[in-house]
Amino acid sequence: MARSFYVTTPIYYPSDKLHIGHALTTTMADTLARFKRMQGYEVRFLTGSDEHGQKIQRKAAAANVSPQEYVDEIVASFQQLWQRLHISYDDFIRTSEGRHIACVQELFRRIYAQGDIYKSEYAGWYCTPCETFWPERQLVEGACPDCGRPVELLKEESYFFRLSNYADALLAHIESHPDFVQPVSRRHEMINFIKGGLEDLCISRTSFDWGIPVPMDPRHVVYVWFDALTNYISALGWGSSDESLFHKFWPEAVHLVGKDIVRFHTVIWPIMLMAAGVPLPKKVFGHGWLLVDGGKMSKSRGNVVDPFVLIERYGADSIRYFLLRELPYGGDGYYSEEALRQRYNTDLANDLGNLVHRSLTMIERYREGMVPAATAPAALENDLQRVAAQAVAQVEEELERFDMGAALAAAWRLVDRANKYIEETAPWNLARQGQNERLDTVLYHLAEGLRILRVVLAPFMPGLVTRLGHQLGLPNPGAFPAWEEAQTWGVLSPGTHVRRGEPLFPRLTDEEIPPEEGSLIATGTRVAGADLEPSGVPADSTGPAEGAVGKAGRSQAEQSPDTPPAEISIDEFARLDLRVARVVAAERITGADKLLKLTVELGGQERTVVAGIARHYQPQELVGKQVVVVANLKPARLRGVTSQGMVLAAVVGDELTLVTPEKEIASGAKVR
RNA sequence: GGCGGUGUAGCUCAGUUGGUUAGAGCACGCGGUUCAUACCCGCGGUGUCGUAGGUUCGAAUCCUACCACCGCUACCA
Repeated sequence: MARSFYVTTPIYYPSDKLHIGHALTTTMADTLARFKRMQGYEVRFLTGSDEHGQKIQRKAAAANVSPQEYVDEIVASFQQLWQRLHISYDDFIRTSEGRHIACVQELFRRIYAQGDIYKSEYAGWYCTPCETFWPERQLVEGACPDCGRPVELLKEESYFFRLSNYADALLAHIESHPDFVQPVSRRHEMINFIKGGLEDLCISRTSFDWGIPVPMDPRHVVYVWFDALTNYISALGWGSSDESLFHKFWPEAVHLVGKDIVRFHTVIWPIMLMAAGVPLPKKVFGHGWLLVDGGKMSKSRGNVVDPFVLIERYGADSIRYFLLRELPYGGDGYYSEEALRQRYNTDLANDLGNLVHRSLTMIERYREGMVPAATAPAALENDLQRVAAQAVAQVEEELERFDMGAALAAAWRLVDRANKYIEETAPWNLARQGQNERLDTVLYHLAEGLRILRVVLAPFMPGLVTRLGHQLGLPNPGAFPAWEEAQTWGVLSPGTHVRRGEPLFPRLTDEEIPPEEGSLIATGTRVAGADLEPSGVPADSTGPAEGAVGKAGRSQAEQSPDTPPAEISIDEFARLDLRVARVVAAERITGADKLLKLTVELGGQERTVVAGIARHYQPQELVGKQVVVVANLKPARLRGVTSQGMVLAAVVGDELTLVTPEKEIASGAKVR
């Protein structure tokens, strides 16, 4: 009877593209899922999308499509990303699906029936023009964070969930189950939080309707977490006519989440389950973030890294390796393309790739590609076997505690040992001296070591399974191996015909370093399926100004301070149509904290230009100012607004100032 | 403010219940080797273990104070 294992990622919100931070959680989950499958577990791996909410409704309205159409398009891009990353999910739950809606309503009904949901009033700060409630801590100087206008304290009828009833039970559970919240630092925070007392949670809204109707009161839609968290059991058919998946996989569940949403998973979710009489999941694991430039990856910082570009550039296995290797257990990791390339070259190209290549080359050269039989194993061979067995055992151990980085480091001990083994045995000397038995033995041990590496690395880099399988001439190269195949030495049959092929990870040279901003997700572009907008985004400081100019300038300065950007000719410069324009109107753009929509007058005609300067200029102070715009820039949509050009600004770090003519001049004047 | 954490080689980090000359990887330097993707193997640190005190025969490891940085302190997914 196979043991079961259920692993989940958060369901992602389809209002924006995914970045590599999202890919991190999902890759971790995939690695665990594959590992458990290899061990013979019956595995269910769930990911999905959280599709409701006011934000989506707004964006859809701005794009003039229905919310469902809007999310369909973005969700398709999620799925495409997961496919490119070799994510082997068994199910993809969408909260707009009927099965989920029915489940949430059933759960709501049950908890309501037994008295833990009650109707009351939610008081919140409301921005009338934006039709949005804001939590107090999100207010910017007491005003709406979107539009800057004043907010008022309003009351709205809402359903509330009695978290307070379960605080003691939850605390007892967390304290008696040390594994429930991991790593321990998060566990302490949660214990502390609960001890501070729990307030009841507002779980419905009437101010928008893109959501799941409350069963007994359809004017309300179920709000946020109650809807989203339920995905973990709705996807198993809980409360439906077929609960077989639920019975098979629950509660052997592991929820992988980023550290920012640990609380929702360790407070709200368990209490929902308790209230419904459902057992709690085994574990919630909160991993750290992948930081960029020392800070969180975020759209407004303009440092969001696009996983599609990276996969295209380096391959899925390489990206997976980097993500899993770079994150310290429980802590944050640092992303930079330079770090990625470094990892790639040292670990993948030099150590692993080269090991494979040199080993197979020798088998081809000395034995016509046939793996010989090991007839004379000696001390060195025993040591290689011992290290292999140890590495396998340790990878397993680290994987069990979700330390992917340590697991990979353990696997690399075998890589290192094998490289050293070649040095120690010097097969080229054995060949020269005609020590054929010895040479046979060494070559067999090398091939066998590679065979084991293929198995051990399979959960992390699934693409390697087939590629290495081919090169090793395995009878069924694409078949995913069982974990136990790594635990036995001597499985590879002598006589197997290897095919050296191309290096698995070609070394990257410095000349090919791509511009870093090419991997950034263009900020402010409307998220539209998988087709990427060109990365240059007009008039958004987080795009060209901070993103391209600032970034490229900075990284070049670091590498070679004396190298300016490549020379251009006067003709190339002439392709820019730079003009003086006068700002005639300016307003904030709803839902964008850095963008202003400017109307400028340019030689008699008016245009709309979106500029990422809201942090630096108030709309009213811009009116009447003369600015310089790129007049022939291809239009782009930013937050639903079509921008016909971009405004030039000088940028250093967080400082920004508009470029403006030194004296008044007729608007439309050419800048050259 | 409250609670918790971190501060160890240029960089990223390990350092078990306090015990001889404080470690790994990367980067850097030298040597070796040639099967290999200018790769691999070996050798190389003078690190105030944040600062100042204290406990102890003995502390990076325990205690106190201070400094710096970080996390949590609820209804944005």
